Amino acid sequence: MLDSAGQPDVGAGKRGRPRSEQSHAAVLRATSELLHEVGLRSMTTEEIAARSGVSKATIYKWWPNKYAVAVEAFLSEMMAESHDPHTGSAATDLRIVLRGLVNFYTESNGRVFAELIGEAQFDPAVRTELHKHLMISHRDLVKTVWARGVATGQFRADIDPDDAIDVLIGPLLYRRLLGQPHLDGTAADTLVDVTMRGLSVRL
Amino acid sequence: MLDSAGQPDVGAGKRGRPRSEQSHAAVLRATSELLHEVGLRSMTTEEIAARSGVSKATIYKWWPNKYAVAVEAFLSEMMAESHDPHTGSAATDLRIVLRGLVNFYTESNGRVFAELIGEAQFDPAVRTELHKHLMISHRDLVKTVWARGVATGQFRADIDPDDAIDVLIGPLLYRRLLGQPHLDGTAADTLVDVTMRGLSVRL
Amino acid sequence: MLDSAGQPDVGAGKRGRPRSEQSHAAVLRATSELLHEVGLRSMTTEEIAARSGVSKATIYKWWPNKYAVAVEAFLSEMMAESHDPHTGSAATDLRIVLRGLVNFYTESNGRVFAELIGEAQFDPAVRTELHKHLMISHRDLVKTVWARGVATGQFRADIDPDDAIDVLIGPLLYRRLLGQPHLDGTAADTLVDVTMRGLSVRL
Amino acid sequence: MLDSAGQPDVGAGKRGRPRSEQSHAAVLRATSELLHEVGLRSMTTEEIAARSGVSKATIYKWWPNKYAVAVEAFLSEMMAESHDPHTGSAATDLRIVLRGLVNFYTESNGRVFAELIGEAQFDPAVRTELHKHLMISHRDLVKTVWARGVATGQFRADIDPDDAIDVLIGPLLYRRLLGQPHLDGTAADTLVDVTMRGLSVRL
DNA sequence: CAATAATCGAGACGGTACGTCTTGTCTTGGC
DNA sequence: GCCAAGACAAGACGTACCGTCTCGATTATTG
Repeated sequence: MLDSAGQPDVGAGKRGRPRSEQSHAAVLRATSELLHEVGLRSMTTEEIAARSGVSKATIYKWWPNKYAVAVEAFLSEMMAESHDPHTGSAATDLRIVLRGLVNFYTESNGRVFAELIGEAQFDPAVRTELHKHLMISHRDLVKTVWARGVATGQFRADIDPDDAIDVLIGPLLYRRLLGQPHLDGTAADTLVDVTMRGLSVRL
Repeated sequence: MLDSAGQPDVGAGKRGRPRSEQSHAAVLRATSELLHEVGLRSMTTEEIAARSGVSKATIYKWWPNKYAVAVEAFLSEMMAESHDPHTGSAATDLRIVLRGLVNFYTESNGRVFAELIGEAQFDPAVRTELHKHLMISHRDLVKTVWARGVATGQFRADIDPDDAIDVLIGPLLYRRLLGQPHLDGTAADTLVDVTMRGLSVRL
Repeated sequence: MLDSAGQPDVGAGKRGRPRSEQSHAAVLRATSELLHEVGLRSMTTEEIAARSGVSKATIYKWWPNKYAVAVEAFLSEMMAESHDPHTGSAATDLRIVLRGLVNFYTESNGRVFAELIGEAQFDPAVRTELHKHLMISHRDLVKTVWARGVATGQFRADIDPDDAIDVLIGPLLYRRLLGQPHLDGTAADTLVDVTMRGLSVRL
Repeated sequence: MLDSAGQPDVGAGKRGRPRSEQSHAAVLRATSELLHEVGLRSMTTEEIAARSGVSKATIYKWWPNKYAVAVEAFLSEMMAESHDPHTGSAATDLRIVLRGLVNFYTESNGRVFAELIGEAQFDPAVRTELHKHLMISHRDLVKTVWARGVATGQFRADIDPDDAIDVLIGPLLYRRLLGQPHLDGTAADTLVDVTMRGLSVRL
């Protein structure tokens, strides 16, 4: 018989009670709320359990600690990605895309994001996950626009795209994480502009 | 932090037993060791007390928590600052100075530094102290060289020096805190070079 | 015994798959082993399930908790009962029978037995089961011999047999459960002897 | 005024904050209450902490687990001991003293006592403590009366006092721990009477 | 030199989160 | 319908660290 759900899988039956997707989702939702309400550090596993109605044991069964839960919760909440604007001018596209990133860093999400980066300095797993699932998608977006600019001759072709991205995103993140003058849209535009033009006097 | 230079024998002296400079120093020394051995997070106040021979109560009398101790210990240990090289070429100077920063970020100190930045995402006091005593001195060094380059016509005069510094330091720190391809001297040189020349094709 | 391992195709009786006698036996066997290896308290339901290959759900379907399983496992293992010796002298018979009990209390089984009595102080069901299936058979054995001694005029006829048994068994069990000088065969003989003769000086 | 320096103390000064007798007492009091309200097994360390206002950490600092606390709480509450009645007749004294024990086993305390004995079957420390502090004082009381009876010629001189005590107390405790017909004063009197007279027919 | 005051080392304490463990129930799919 | 596998809720366990709080012992200034 066929399963109406049309599972494309191997069908080699999994035995035992399947993992409750409901619990899984409830944990992520509760964690997301707590991340915004009290922050990464003050959020406790106990509270996640209480609010989600999922037992602590179950949480620890699927995640090694609250930081892993936080990363997954944060990422799963961010499926609304900014997309490539395609205005015709690669420079304009770049500015729009980077503005999008700045918004992301700055919003309510931004605090959580900063805290996760903070935690990543202590926990390699957080660092890896964050990089793999978040930074890479951010970078890929910039990379696409960058490639277009190179193709149209607007951006320099002799630069490693990864380096280009580092010099574009780096200053923005630096301001976000350590800057005393806080990051906003205008500041971001200025920084991007400076980076595009370069610091040296043109010969 | 208070100005501790004016400590002894000022006329209207304080009554009671004076603060033990010996204890103060012992705490900082022990903290420094622990920072390198086990890291900021795993280091406990209790262990600082045990190792320094100073009681916990005394530590809490002079610092609000272990992070404050860590910041002071870290800063007090870093008196060996890189200085302005003055080679004649501002571009070369800049490269040398930034290499010095990268070394700092990368060394044994670098891990502690990264952890402190991580902690700063949760604790505003750490952020403030770090900025005030560390970032500013780093930035000032770059700023001096930058000003010289502007004066000699090598660097653009129409850029806010703070912005210039952000775009120079930002990518380096970004690589250090989040980069999967780790930061080293060569990578730093490349990034600085890209930043100096700019991303746009010059007309 | 019936061959219950045979195919369940008899048709008569209940619908559905019948209870697996094999599982039943496996649970008791595994429990018995665990009782001796780790003791009543440290033995877990999970471990019984794992070792017997019977699922926890099945165990809980047939027994209310691990203590009930333990009682049944313990009792089912003890079919090798001491029997009435019938030497001719009731006094000798009594001594032999009580020695048998002491051996039982003292052997490897003895620890499990003591733990079950311990558990009985918390769980009335354990107490009841233990009493019904174990203590009564022990007492019955003594009672038979006692009756013979009364009939032959060796033992006092004016004593309630149950009281007689209490004063005979009580001291032995007391030593087993709480005595610092541990119970052994010689000690048992002495206690029985004292009880038989009485504590008062004979008039 | 007294010279504070002239303390006639033990000298070896205790350093640090002294143990809080108040906390100690509060823990024992709360534990006592809980023992009577919910029993040994259902009582939790957490609840002791909550009710006494003493933190769990402090409890675990001074006792290895809740059973140790329970033993101490139980014992400390029982300083009101039954005393030697000294009526003139050793037999009467014995009966009174044993009645006292039976009352103890039977009262509200009795359930806790039985549970502690139950627990002692699993935990050697409980067994030792119970024996050392409770059983011995019980036995000593009986032993005193016994010695008097021997001296006055009422009780047999050729019996080891410890054996005598075992055969007197054993049956009572046996009834308490396992007897289906529960222990009461009359039953106790009967058992003692039987033990005193002995089971054998006197020649 | 005595009184006053603030400091110090030691370590007990309340609070709170941690991550683990066990119990007994529930949910799959296979037989 | 029975069962093995195994996920799940509930909640106690004992540990760890934090920051506060006694103690009694020092060590200065001040009268």
